[in-house]
Amino acid sequence: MQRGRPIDQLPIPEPVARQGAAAVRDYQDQHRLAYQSDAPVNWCPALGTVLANEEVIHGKSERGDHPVVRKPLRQWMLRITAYADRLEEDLEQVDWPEGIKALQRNWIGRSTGAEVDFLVQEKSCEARGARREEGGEDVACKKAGPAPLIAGSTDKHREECGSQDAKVIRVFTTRPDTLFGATYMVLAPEHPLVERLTTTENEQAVTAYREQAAAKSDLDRTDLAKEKTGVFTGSYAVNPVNQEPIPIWIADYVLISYGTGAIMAVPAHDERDFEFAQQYGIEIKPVVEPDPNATSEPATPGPDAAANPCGQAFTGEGVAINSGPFNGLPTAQFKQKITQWLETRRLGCQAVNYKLRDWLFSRQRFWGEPFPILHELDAERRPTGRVCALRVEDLPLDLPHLENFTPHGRPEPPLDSAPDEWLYPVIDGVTYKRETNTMPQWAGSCWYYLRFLDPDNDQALVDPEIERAWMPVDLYVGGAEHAVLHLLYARFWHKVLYDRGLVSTPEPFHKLVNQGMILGEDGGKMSKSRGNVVNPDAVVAEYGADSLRLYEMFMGPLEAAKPWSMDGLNGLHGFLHRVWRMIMDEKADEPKCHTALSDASLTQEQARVLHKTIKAVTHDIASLEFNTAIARMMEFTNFFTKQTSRPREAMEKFVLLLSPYAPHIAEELWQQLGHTNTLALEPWPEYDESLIAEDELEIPVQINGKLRSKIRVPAGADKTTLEAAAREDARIANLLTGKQIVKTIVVPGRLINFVVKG
RNA sequence: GGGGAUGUGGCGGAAUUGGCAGACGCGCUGGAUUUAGGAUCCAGUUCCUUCGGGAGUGCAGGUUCGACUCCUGUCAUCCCCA
Repeated sequence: MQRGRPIDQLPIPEPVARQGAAAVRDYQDQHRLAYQSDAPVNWCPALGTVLANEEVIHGKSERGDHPVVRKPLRQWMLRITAYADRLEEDLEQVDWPEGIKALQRNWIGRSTGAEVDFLVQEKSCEARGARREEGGEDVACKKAGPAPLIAGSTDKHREECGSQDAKVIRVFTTRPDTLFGATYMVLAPEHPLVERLTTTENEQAVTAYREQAAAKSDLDRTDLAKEKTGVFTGSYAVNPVNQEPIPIWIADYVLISYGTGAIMAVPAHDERDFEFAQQYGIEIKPVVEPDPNATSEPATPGPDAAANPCGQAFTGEGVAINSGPFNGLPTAQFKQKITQWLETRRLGCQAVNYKLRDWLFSRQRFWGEPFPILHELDAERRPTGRVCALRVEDLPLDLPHLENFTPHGRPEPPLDSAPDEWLYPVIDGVTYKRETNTMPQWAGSCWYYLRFLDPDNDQALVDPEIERAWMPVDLYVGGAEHAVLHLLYARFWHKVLYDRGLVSTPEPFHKLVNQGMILGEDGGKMSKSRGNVVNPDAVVAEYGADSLRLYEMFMGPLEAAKPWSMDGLNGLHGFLHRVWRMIMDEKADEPKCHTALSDASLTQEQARVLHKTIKAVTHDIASLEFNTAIARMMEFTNFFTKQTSRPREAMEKFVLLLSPYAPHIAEELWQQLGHTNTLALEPWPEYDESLIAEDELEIPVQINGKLRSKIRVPAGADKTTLEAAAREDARIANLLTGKQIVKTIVVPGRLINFVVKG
């Protein structure tokens, strides 16, 4: 299937086409990658903007930790959910830390199960049905509308079942096998059907509860809240499998933003439902018992869970009971069977649900890319509802000059006060108003890595040839805090560009490494409130950029969180001084090389040290083990500082090794060594393995695994030679006398171990 | 509650992936040099010790000639997600 195509190339299904142009436009709108929505959004008054789900942590803004409230506002959304499956599947193609992959999978939150329609008992929905008008329906419609560009059974089911009406409550469940145990239903307080389902005598309680719920954050409403609350609407639904009437409640532990905003509650097999049912005295009917034949679950012996209703919910898989004709079926089979059963009766279907929501893409800030979008106005300057994109020849669209663009805490974007000549362009005699929302900070980071390849290109995003040559990004070093923000957004955009043939790879970043956080000297996160912040500018001013850079790489493994230490920094600063003194004569008045520098060729030992260092640093830089690479260079410096003759060849190669770690001092030393060109253009030093080999080795000798002596042997000594040499060692010979040698382990080049008895 | 990560000297950390635990750096101790040292150089620095040795990589077991490394259990800390 072709994906990511322009909207006018979207195939229109025959039934939609038959309904006329308006229906076609609706259908297209439901499939657009970018669309407007009036759903409640995360409004942050302190930041004066709305935020994406990913930017809200525990009900506070990710930036600045300000309160966030739910508020209905017209906003632009990007349909990232259309890419949910591919964003999950393609994680297999990239070399990323498992933790980050897990975070993304988790955030996408794919779960498979079934959608089931519960009919509302007739007299229930007549209760207030007449009072109900069409308003508010659009939210549900958009949510329930078919996901674009993905053809799934869900869509088919939805088309067959038609849009939601007052007689049907649709739920999503991952456990359709527990349908017989559904003893009540719960709608999210915001669910559009609530008003129609509430009977007159319950109206007051429901209204009060809805107001109360609106004030709570999602976090307060879910698992952290130990006490479950809810109110009965007065209406009943019919359980499709056994025709039993079940009460319909509203409760804030059900979120409108997940699934269909309604659940069937199975208290015997879901912890939250169980708690709720206990609280309100609702029937708890077990329909699954642990498989008695299952050997894999010795930890939970059946009786307590199987015989509940008063113990706790049994959430595991098992065998069906109390489920009519399905009794005895194992959970997995039951799920399949019941889903088929529902499908043939048009009561439900297999469905996939995601935790991932579409990406709220507009912000009410000045500093953000403006949307290249125009809203058509009529003669009275009222919006006609027609929205179109800026013509390609009118791009790029720049921000206008504004005297005052600071956030004012109201939802009107600052661009609303832009000068008329910017705000109301006239094109072909028609007046438009520009979109005044701006893009979020993430927009730029979704494609900068592509633009950086070809930044001066004024004809295209990036030259295709250049793109093919460089992409994907081989190594991306960044913080884990971007796991479900930048790294998910950028992958999404990249896939859209890939689908349109604008980039050549489905994934943008091949290898990802998360550098660890530098903690304060007290071992805690650096923060102003803790007063443990180290300002790199001050460090650079006092110690220089080389020292800072070198120290950060020396502190420990790249991925690990490490506490800052001023003493440690000072140590690396000292190392750079020692490097300088190894090569330069510090006592001289004019900069001049150390008198120990010579044009002599390297001694065997010097050559061994040099080539060992080249080998180690080369290896460690490739595996990003900078700390050990620096340790090896320190050993080199310690060795050569003691040499009265320091061949220039060794010094020059060393400076090249040092240059990626301390580029400034390395460049300076390179010139002091007599070069006029930058060392950046020099080839990386190569090592000669044959020069590294020692000709004599020190081998540990153990008795019963304990180190007792060491012997010096020629490098290539074989087992027999080694064992003989070990036995000859005075100490070992002494310890072996009178003992029976049970076994002798000789690892050439490594060790000798005598296992003795007596 | 679920997921992930990490536990090694006074401190940051190293250990060729099962083979001399503590590389390298900091700090500390002693010495040299110096008018001076928060500079430089040299030596020492895991702990205990009756100076023979003994113990030791969060804790308890296990596998192995041999375990920081592998296995089982357990504790602790940190980070995500609920």
